[in-house]
Amino acid sequence: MANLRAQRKAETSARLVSAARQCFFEVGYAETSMDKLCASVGVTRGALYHNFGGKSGLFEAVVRQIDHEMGERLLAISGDEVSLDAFIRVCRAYLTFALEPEIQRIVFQDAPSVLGQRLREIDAQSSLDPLTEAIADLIDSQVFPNVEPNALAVLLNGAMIDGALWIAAQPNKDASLAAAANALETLIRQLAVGHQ
Amino acid sequence: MANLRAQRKAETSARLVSAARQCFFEVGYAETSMDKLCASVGVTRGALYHNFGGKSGLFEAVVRQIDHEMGERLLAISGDEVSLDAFIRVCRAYLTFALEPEIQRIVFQDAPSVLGQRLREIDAQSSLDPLTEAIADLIDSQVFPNVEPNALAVLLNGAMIDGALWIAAQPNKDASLAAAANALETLIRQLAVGHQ
DNA sequence: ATATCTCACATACGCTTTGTATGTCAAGCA
DNA sequence: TGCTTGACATACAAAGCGTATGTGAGATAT
Repeated sequence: MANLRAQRKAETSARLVSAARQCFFEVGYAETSMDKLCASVGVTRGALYHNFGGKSGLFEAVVRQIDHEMGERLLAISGDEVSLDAFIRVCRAYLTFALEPEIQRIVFQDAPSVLGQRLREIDAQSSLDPLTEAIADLIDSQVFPNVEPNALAVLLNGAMIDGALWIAAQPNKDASLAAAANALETLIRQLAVGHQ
Repeated sequence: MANLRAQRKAETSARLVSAARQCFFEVGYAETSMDKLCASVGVTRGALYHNFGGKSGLFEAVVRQIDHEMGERLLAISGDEVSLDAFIRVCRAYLTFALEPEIQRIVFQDAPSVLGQRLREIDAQSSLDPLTEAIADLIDSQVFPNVEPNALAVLLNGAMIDGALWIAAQPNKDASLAAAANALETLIRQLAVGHQ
């Protein structure tokens, strides 16, 4: 069946999300005008409210898209290996992803304010759950001491996010990245000491 | 000298900051109307723009006030002792402070979006600098391995902030706090292993 | 003491943005 | 082919922010 209507709808939705993603990144959530954004896509605000319910709904769609992409990228790197080295590889990759300006601006800077607690549910699947699972595996394998995997995952997640934001604010980003990555790796490797 | 004018100005500024702090906490930055806020204080928006330059200026003043208070509280706890136990006490206290709803909403949820990179400079003095100094002392004392103190401070700072936000979102907050505090303490104590 | 000046704040205005309520026309269905 | 539905467009109303300008009490100078 053709179902042209659903196809059209998906297209306009995708175009709105695409344009919004660019604007939210370049000028931020507050400074993005829905009127101008819709005009640039070739629709009116009626399409926006019909498809996403409002400005925050469109923003949430953008965040979900970015989170989904990051989840895929992390999944491609992690693989099935359960080892300290693999875990550190994933963390280092996550730190690198978090350095990307688009992710920083949209997901780390604006999303907490716009989406509130819902953000936690949204990016749980993409980043926090895989991290928790990897930690739980390492605890089971006696590599890590026996702590609550969820709690440790949250702590490491926050450390990497804030680390990435810090790096981005430093003048010498290469040196800062090296320092942060080194500190992070030390933090994680030390966790595994005394638990052979 | 009397200088009534300066005194009046300081009073209206303080009253604006006080009222704003309550509103920003209760309904958030975006939903706070400067018109209604100024009316509740008994002034017009003219006073706001004269004293703070705008909505974001008033918000920044509120953040500075909260940050300053938190810095004082942390300073009272830290003392001059350089030891792993003292460091853990401070971190635990920071985690507890970060659990307070007012701090979460204003400083952690809304401030990054409203103030952007400036937030980092603002709360550097209150929380990050003391943390960095404590870490540097512990590295000098061979308690911690030799990593960049700034980087490690940022990582731990982010871990504690995100940990506090996570706890606040959990149904069983007591258990979550215990789990996060335990994981954090393990993370820090393990750092000191093998560096007698 | 008085004239002048300054500054803390009020008033008034215009622009922008958001949300909603209603209209419309093509696509799907009977 | 007539009716219904849904994906938008149009029109409207309200609120908020920022700025430009006015004003009167307090500070200053002579």
